[in-house]
Amino acid sequence: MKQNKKVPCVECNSCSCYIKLACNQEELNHIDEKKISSTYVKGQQIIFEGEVVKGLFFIREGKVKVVSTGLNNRTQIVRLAKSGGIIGHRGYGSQKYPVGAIAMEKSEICFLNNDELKTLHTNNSQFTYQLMICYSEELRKSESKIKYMAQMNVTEKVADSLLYVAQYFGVEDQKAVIIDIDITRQDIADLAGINKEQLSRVLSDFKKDNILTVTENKFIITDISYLQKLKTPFN
Amino acid sequence: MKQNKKVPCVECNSCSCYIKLACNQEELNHIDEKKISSTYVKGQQIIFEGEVVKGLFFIREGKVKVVSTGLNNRTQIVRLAKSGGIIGHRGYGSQKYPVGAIAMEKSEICFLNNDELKTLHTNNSQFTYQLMICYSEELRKSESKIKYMAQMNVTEKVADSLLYVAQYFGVEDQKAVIIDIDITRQDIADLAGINKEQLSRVLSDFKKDNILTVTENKFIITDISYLQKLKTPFN
DNA sequence: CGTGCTTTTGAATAGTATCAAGGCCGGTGG
DNA sequence: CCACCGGCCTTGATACTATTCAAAAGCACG
Repeated sequence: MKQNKKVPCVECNSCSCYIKLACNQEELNHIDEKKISSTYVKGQQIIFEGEVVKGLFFIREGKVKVVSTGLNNRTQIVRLAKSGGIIGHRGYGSQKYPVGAIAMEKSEICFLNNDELKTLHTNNSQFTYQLMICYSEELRKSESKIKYMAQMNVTEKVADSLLYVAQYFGVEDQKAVIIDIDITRQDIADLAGINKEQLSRVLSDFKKDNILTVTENKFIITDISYLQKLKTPFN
Repeated sequence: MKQNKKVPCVECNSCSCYIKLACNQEELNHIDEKKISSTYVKGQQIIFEGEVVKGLFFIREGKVKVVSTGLNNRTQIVRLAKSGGIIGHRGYGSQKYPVGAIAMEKSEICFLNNDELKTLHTNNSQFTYQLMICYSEELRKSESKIKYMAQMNVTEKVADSLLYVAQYFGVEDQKAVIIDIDITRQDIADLAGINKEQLSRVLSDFKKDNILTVTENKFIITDISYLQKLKTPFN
């Protein structure tokens, strides 16, 4: 991790940052003094699973995967995050971070320590409220995923995961969606909760049926509606 | 739902209620005026999936299952809750309740509407903070479950689910744990994310191995440590 | 003592994971 | 420049696990 020159919050172009949304000028100035900004390279660990909770990380720019190690040291990708997102908030009310976070490409991350956050929570109810709503949304997504994990077959899981990745890192290009990140099959498999061989088989099927193409190791989804239908066959 | 005589918050013996933990006397008095208390019988629906979010439910006394309907109308039990717990908070920041809630036995539930909650959130940062921490914990549990759902086999899922039920509704009796609720096999299967036949098979195995006994339709876990080992074979 | 319910068990089938081999591709060094 | 190496990806065969369907057993209730 390389500590770099801070970008003041006002100049930061992340419009979905909870700090920027909830804080006034005075608070922002104070945060600018206290925050630590760092640059992480691709593949670098931002948070280590089991590490002591020291504060909250804000993604100013970049792409991050949140991972969790399970049985037989199998990795599960819990979620993805990008600019404007926060990581490390799962640690709230706990001593240790339950999940790790890894940069998927060069990322700039701002950090606020527990004391600063506590001050914010006491003085700025809007900030806490925003964060709470954020949790609520993540909880909904997470529980929805539990349900689908238990009920979907492998093909549906892959469809779901591709759509998920597209939602975070996808760029629309006419009717297609280009997944704008260097992601391995293992990553997608870890997100879907299946193994890489199965993933490969399903991807081959999708390629055969012209649902997606892979050029220069970038996925391009050409038939989104097909995947969406797979995901929710009964709604 | 039968609206019944209100128990004032001060007289309520739920010591883990977020309202009681965060509010002062004046606020409690106000809440006593505004809250609606109702009694639900066993099997009665407290929240309907997809219903418009009107507020938050506090379990004063009772046992509740939170359910979600998925593919092929299969039911997934998202979590269990008991006295002191809250339900309906998944609706925060959303128009409709993403999950339903059903009383598993006679339950007394207090309800606060959105307007009252909003007032609390603005005036009482402690309340919002407590609620946020609650979300954080649920999110951790939820994500942990995603991981295990993807990685555990049927036997491990059953062990995990039995332990989960025991954690909420279990009463220790010497070395054994009695699961103090009338719960169907289908419910446990829906919690584990498997089908009832599989559950039955695993339960038979457990009975054979003296891990648990069933008397008068009540489960008694006689060898907790065995289930715990199954759940986390590598820690 | 049926009747309708849940639970249990069995057998056939479908689905998934694992193991193994080979292909593809970029990087390295002769 | 090209052969070789190691990484990731793909594919096939096989073993294993889970689901489904069907039937019988157990149980509460009138």
